Amino acid sequence: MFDILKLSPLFSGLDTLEINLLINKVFHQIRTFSNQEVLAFSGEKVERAMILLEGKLQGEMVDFSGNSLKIEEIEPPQMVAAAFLYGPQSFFPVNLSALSDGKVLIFLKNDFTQLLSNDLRLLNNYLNIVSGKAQFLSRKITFLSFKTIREKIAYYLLNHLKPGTMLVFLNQSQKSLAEMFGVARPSIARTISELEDEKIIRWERNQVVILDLQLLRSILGRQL
Amino acid sequence: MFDILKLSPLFSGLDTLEINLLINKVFHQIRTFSNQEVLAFSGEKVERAMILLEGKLQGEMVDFSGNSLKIEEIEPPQMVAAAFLYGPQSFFPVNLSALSDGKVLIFLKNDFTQLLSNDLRLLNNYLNIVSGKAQFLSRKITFLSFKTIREKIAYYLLNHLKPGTMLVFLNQSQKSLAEMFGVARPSIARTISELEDEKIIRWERNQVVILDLQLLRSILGRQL
DNA sequence: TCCAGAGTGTAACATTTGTTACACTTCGAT
DNA sequence: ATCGAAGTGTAACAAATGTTACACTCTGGA
Repeated sequence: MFDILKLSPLFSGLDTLEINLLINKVFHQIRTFSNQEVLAFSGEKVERAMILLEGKLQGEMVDFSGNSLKIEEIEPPQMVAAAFLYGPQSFFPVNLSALSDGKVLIFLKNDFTQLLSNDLRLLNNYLNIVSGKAQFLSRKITFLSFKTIREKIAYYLLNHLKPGTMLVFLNQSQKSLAEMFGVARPSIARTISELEDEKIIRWERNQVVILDLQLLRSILGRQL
Repeated sequence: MFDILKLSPLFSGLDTLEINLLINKVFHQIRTFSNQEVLAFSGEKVERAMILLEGKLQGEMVDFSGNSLKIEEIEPPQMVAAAFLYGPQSFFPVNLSALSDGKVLIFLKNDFTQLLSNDLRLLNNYLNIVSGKAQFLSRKITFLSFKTIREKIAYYLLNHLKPGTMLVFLNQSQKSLAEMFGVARPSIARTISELEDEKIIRWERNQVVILDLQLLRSILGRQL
């Protein structure tokens, strides 16, 4: 476990022994979860710090019509809901559900606070995590503020372009993309068709080939 | 100045004398700005910590088509771009522009870091500010994820309902609302008309009267 | 008082997206 | 190898929103 934690942003810069010592100073537990399980509901109070050790989680907003907007996927050894543990409104902003079986390391809030105050490096790491989280959310807003599906796809592709190539690898289905974009799945497929007709991209199963980078960029108004 | 700072979230819990001592340990400066001035452009590196002392600022995203989405208005004595000073991507996510004349207190990043490490209370306050910021952004995403203008208006009104009354005071124009909602102004006006036709609200110049709270809530699917 | 500018109501029309339905493909498990 | 589930392409139609234009109202200052 400590080897995994060593790789986590929170314990970055500490060695296995130090991590071991720090963690054993406070109460902690390990909880397993299974695929599809909901670990927390939107609106629930955040009372525990959780670090994902194994498996995959996702945070998704479920609006009132039952539609969902996937905010992020969480993989080990990331913290869960880091930015919602402190601050004026410490409630889960999303439903937290499991995309596979897995394990999380859990601290109660008070124990976690003590952990942070025991080591300035941890505190500093945590500050960076929370800042990074805010920055992630900010980029999410940038993304959501694109009006058309065309723009969203262009932005997504340009941001995932494998450097030095004209390829974007897809590790999620169109359905999953549609959830992230907050749009209907056939609408994405239609826009992809249009982009293919215009010879701007070629969309294959697991990757996208950019045929005309200039045109793709021009969708976003010649920036980026 | 120290009296204003004492009220700020960052210096919360410290008295004027302590604030004075702390601040004078590090280099700092005061900068004035005038109405309409742009203090920082989106994408610019955040190298200074700024605390607004006087006046009003706004952060707005300008997308490539020239449309804008107003993210927030900042009033004294709040920090500016608090969540973007640290973390992996310390760039302004918005254009920062002045809505009036005013003054900001400025620290260089290194000096500010030193300030934080000199006093655990400051560090703790800062952590809360950044968390709060992430929470604010998260709520913004909730808002943007409403699909229809109807839902956005309903959500806005229910959140601004003056407690104990059926009134919502409007301190911004429909145009300004449209910018916040990220939609076209006539589209908002149309939806307002529809809600009035259905006797759900009465939209006057400076306030909105809720005529049927049940129906308004039902727009969001009987929650909230 | 009157005027200019900002804000508002509204209409016709264009564009984009959602909805639903169905056929086809891919891929893994049995 | 076959079956079935999940993913994909596509079409017709409905619904929501954007665009543009214009008339009207309010408000503050000359």
